[in-house]
Order: sequence, then C-alpha cells, then structure tokens
Amino acid sequence: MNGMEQQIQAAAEKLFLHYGFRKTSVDQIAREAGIGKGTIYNYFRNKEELFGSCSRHWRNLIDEYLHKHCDHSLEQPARWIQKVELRLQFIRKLIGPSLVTESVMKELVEATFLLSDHEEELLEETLLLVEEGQQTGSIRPELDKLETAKTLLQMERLWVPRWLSLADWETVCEEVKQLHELIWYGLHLPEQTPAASR
Amino acid sequence: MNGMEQQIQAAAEKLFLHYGFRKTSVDQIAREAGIGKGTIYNYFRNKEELFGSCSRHWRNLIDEYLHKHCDHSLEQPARWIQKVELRLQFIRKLIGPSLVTESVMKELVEATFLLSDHEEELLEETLLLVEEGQQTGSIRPELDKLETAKTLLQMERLWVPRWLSLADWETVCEEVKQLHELIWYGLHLPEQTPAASR
Amino acid sequence: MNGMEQQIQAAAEKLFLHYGFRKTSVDQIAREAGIGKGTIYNYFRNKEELFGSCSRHWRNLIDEYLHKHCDHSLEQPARWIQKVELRLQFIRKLIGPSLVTESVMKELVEATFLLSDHEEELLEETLLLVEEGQQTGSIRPELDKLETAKTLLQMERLWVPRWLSLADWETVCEEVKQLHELIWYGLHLPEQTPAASR
Amino acid sequence: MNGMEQQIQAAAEKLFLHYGFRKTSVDQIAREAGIGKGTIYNYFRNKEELFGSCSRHWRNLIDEYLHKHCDHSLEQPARWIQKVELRLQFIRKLIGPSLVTESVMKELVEATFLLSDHEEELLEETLLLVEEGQQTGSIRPELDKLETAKTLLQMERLWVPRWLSLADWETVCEEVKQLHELIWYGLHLPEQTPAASR
DNA sequence: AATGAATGAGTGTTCATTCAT
DNA sequence: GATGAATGAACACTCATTCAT
Repeated sequence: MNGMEQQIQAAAEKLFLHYGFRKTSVDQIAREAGIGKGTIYNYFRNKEELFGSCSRHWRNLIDEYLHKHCDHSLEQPARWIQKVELRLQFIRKLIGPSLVTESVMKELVEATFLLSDHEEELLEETLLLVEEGQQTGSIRPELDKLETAKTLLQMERLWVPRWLSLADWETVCEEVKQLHELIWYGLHLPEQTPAASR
Repeated sequence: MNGMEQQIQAAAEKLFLHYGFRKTSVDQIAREAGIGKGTIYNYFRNKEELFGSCSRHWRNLIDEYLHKHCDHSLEQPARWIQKVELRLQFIRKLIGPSLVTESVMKELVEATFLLSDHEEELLEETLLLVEEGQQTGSIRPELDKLETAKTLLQMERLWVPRWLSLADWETVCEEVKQLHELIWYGLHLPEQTPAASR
Repeated sequence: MNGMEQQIQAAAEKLFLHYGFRKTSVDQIAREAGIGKGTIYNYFRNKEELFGSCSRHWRNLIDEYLHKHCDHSLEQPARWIQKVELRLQFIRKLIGPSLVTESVMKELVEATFLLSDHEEELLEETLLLVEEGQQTGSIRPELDKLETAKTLLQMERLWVPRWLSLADWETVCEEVKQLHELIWYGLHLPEQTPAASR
Repeated sequence: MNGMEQQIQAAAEKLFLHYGFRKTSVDQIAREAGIGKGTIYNYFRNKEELFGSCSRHWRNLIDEYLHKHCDHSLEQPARWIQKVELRLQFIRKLIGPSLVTESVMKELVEATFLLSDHEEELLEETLLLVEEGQQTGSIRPELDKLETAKTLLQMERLWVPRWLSLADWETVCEEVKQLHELIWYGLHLPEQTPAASR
C-alpha cells in the first residue's frame, strides 16, 4: 500500500467515521485528501470497495489492539467484558473526540462485523469462550454451545453501536457492566434454578 | 387531525412500512394518497416530520394492542416474553404479508422506539416490570431497578429489528426464547452465585 | 402536449439536429430551453426517450411535408426521385442553415428511419412503388419485388445522411439525379441485355 | 516508423477492430502494447491521430491484398463485383472470427474510406474502371465519367459497413449480387432506353 | 386550501490527456 | 525516451422542497 492509497484511505476513514458511508460523498473524500476525484478510482474500484478497505483496516487495528491489551489471566466473564470494553475504547479513539450519531455507528459496526470472512472467525472465538466457560464450570453445561455463542455475538453486535454513540464513557462502562452482569447471572434468584431449561 | 392529514398519513404509513423512510419518495406518498405533492407540505413541515407522525401512530397502535392482549396473570419472565412476542406479532401484522428487509426494519424500530417523548414512558413500564419481579421474588433484589430496566428496554430495542426481518416466525420465537432464557437465568452455574455483584 | 413539453422538445430538437444525440447533454438542453434540468425528467423518462420523441416528431413532419408536396401525376422514376429530394429538402429546413457533420446526420437518419413501427411501413411503400413500376412496364418484371424494394430502401437510407451533410444543395440534387439514373437505367449498354443476370 | 510506434499501433489496431474507436480506451491500448500510457503520446498527438494511423495502415493492407488477388482478366461488371467482395473478405480477415457490431463497422469503414488523401486515389481508380467499361462497350458512353465514378465509389462506401456487420457471408454475397445487378442493368425495361439521359 | 410543475444541488463513475520523475 | 499516477470536466439521472396559480 503506497502513500497515495493510504492518503485516500485516511481521508475516507476520517469522513466515514464521522458521517457514515452514505453521507460521505466521493467528492468530499477527494477534497479531504487534497487530490482529484479521479485519483480515488485509480486505487479503489468504487466507493463501496473503498469503504470495504477502510472496514478491513479498522478490523485489523481492533484485532491488534485487543491482542496487545487483553489480560489473558482474567477469569470469565471478566475477560469477555474486558474485551468488549477494549473494543469500544479503541473504536472511540479511532473516531476521535467529535460526536457521531448512532446510525453512523450502526453502519460502521455492521461493516466491521459483517465482513463475511470475519463473521465465522468471530463466531468461532465466541464459541471457544462458551466452551471454556462450560469446562471451567462457570457456564451452565446444559446450554447449547452454538446457540449461546450466536446469541452472545449478536448481543455484542447490537449493543456496540449504541455504546459508541454515547458521549459519556462512564455511562458506557456502566452499561457494559450492567449488561454482562445480567447475561452472566441472569435476572432470577439463583434458588429458582430451572430443572432443565432446554 | 382532520381528514386530509389522516389520508396523507395513512398513505405514508403504508409506504414507509414497506419501503422504509429513504426508499419512499414524497411523490409516491402523494400518489398513494391521491393528492397533490404540495398538499403534504401544508400538513407536515417535511418528510421527516411526516415520518415522525407515522411513528407516533404506530407506537400508539402497539400500546393499544399490548394493553388488549397481555395476559396479566402470567408470571415473570413469561409475561415479559409474551409482551415481546406480542409486539413483534403486531408489527408483523402492521406490515402485512410482504417481505421487508432488515434495514427497513431498523429504520422502523428506531423510529418507534426513539421518539424522545415515548422513551420515558417505555422505561417506566419496564421499571414496573422489574420492581414487580423483585417483589414477587423472581428477580434478584440486589439489582439496581433503573439500570436493569434500562438494559432490558435497550435489549428489546436492539433485537426487535432483527427479529422482524427474519422470514421464519419459528426461528424468531426460538431466538426470543433463547435470549430470554439467557437474560433470566444467565450463563453461569447457579451455585456460583456472586457474593456481591455490585 | 403542453407548452413546456414542446419547449423542451424544441430545444432538444435544435441541439440534437446540430450536435447529434451523444454530443448533446441534458444540461445543454435544459439551458437551451431556459429551464431546470430536473424539469426535463418530468416530461421524458430519460434522454433516449426524449430523443425518441424528437425522432417521431421529425418523421411526422416529413410525412406531412411529403404528403403535401408530392406530385402524384409524375411517372416513375421521376416520382421516386422527387420524393427523395423532398425528404432531403425538408430535413435541411429542419436543421436550418448551419452545418452538420455526416456522423450527426447518420444518427438522425437512423433514428427517423429505424423507428421500428416505421420500417415496415416504409418497406411496404417501396414495395408498392416497385410493383407499380413492374405493372406499368417501367421496371423489369424478372426482378424479385421484395428484394428490389429492400435494396432501394436501404439505398436511400444509406445515401440520405451523406446528402444531408453536403453544404451545397446543387451538388445534392446532382448526386440524387445521378444515383437514380444509375439505378433506373444501370451502367450497361441496353443492347447487352442479360439473358440471365448471373 | 520505429519499433515502439509499430508496437503501439499493432495493439491499437487489434482493439479498434474489435471494439471500435469510442469503446477502446487509451489505457487498454497501452496495456495491450505492454507499455506505459504516456508513451503513446510520445508517438501520437492523441487518440484520434493514432486511429488515423491505423486507418491508413488498413487501407494499405487492403490495397496490397486487392492488387494481389484481383483477376484482371475478368470483364466488367464481374471485376468490380469481385473487387468489392475481396475488400469485404479482407476486412473480415483483419477483424478475425469474432463478431463485430454494425456501429463498430461504420466507424472502421468511415475511417478507411474517408482518409482525405486516399479519397482521390480511390476515385481515380474507379474512374479508370468506368472509362474502361465505356471503351469496351459495357458501360453506356453517354454517362459522365467522373460523376458515375463518384457515385459508384460512394455506393460501395455506404454499403460496406452493412455488409461487414452481417454475420452470414452468404447473405452478404446475395446482397452484393443484388445491388450490382441493379447498378449494372438498372430497374427499367431495356426497350425503354432513354433517348438522352443527360 | 390545494396543486403539481419547476427546481438544482447532489450522486458515483469514466477517461483522454498531462507532467514530474 | 518512458512512465503511470494524477487529473477534473463531463455524464445522466434523482428527489425533497418551493411557490405561482
């Protein structure tokens, strides 16, 4: 990836992160990058592909960031919560201090999550988490592994745009904690354990 | 609200429900309503406001429907699940038999849930639900009422568009059940009750 | 057809006749008509349809003109030649005094000739001409009617753009005469009548 | 003409013959030639001039081919017909087995025929043909040599693109035959020879 | 009040040509 | 001489909004 491609992508990322895919025009990107409009099309087949490239970049950055900052000694569910928070933190950094609407966030999260080659990977990862939890006795063994993993993944995917659109980081942390407590321990009083939920 | 206003809104609702906000043009609405395009602007400041009015109407319809069909004798969490399912059912009815994409659904759900004047009301309702659960002993007393209610509300809001966009009603019910089981009983093994979750 | 539609079409015709379809932009037409670009699309689905409407108009004008000016008392081949000349004359009037390139002319002639509903009509007309010639003894009876008619039609279609692109009307008439003399009497010396043409 | 110039032109010819002038991009040509885009502009002022050069080349090739294959012992009009067919045959070879649209053909034929410096030459050639016909008694002596030659030349020029765009070679031959029969013997019954056509 | 014709800024994309290296 | 990245004018088409009638 040469300098110009990076220059274009940098401009595109900045604008996509602030205005989303639809509300960012190719003209805007060219202007932001300080280049001619046609130049963009020397590096990217079209607007969608440019966005795709940005998404992939974001995903990679997130992966790196998580890899670097995850504390693998943490027990579940703390480790999972940590991961969610790190992810959120990083995307926030990516966006910078300016505000972003929830709908823009949805576009972005969908983009980074929905990369088809990534989806399976994410699911696998979540599946491992569930299995580990069941082996170490922290997750109920009667839960269907795959279904549970899918639900957890979907859950995060649904919440992330909201969290990213909240201005106040403390509120975000509060919500993350709240949600995971709920997911982990449930609403019910423990003594009312179901005989067999499935 | 006079007849013309209703006529416009009825046409708008029909189209918004099928094609979403963006893919419904003002021309289409006028044509559907059998009136001139300009007339719409005598009753609604712009397209967005018209959509807002539709959203409010849908919300009211849903409220009525829930009020009519809720079985108040049900215990928690069955009652909550029932409510979610009723809501889904009703929106499905509203849309009719034709298929709707997930993105259209997101627009709709966001619209009906995000009405700022509605949010509080919904929260209050959910709060009552939590309090009741705690009083009857089905929800852990140590959970913060408000935070829990917020989380539950948000949860539904996030999942609903997904559920509405699934073609197969059985899959929907499966997912609803799955999610609520999770929320209710949590992931963890009951014997590992947290000493103090907050 | 109301005034605005005429206004648009008039502007479009003027420009199409001078610059051809491809080199006339929708912006240009709007500017020429003194209206907004979008207005054009209220009356014509797209640029092609607008061109189609122009073509149809031209064809009708030509038909009218021919109908009015044809001297039906003329014998063949004088009558056919007259028709060709009248057609040329009229298109010239349509275009006005300015010069037009041959390629533009080709576009135009193709457009007016190739209107699918018109093609058959033209062929039929030419066929009648051939039949009449054969009956009155002015056209060789051994010629295949249909093939001959097709050839004649094709011939005119191929020559017209050339004639229309010539600046000098006298040259045009000379060429028309020349061609038709050729077609009528052929190159060969009459005494060498073919026993069998091949 | 050095090697690079030839290399460029070869690539250009190949592409122009398949896709026509407009649908062949300079990028394509450079890629086909395996050189940089800018290099083309070191040898040809612009795309049009490059096309002109290609046209001139084709013309020369055709001339050579005709020179080599013409059977000079043939009588008129058979010789002229032969020439037309040879020309068509060669252009077909030039293009190769792939299909080409009529519009591409028009571009090509126009290009090869319209080269202004070539026109005179072609005319001269045709003139000789007419003169010879008149001397040998196969062409009516009262016809104006120059005018007749011009008409014949133009005739071929106009028909060739059509013939080249027909997929079926038999149909082509049929049409060629049909046209030349017409040109040679005319439509009229020989006994009605005009006293003085001019 | 009702109209709907008119608007024009905005969209993504193409490609012949230029020019710094 | 050779390069190919950079260019930007040009293209057809859309649609929420306005405003004269």
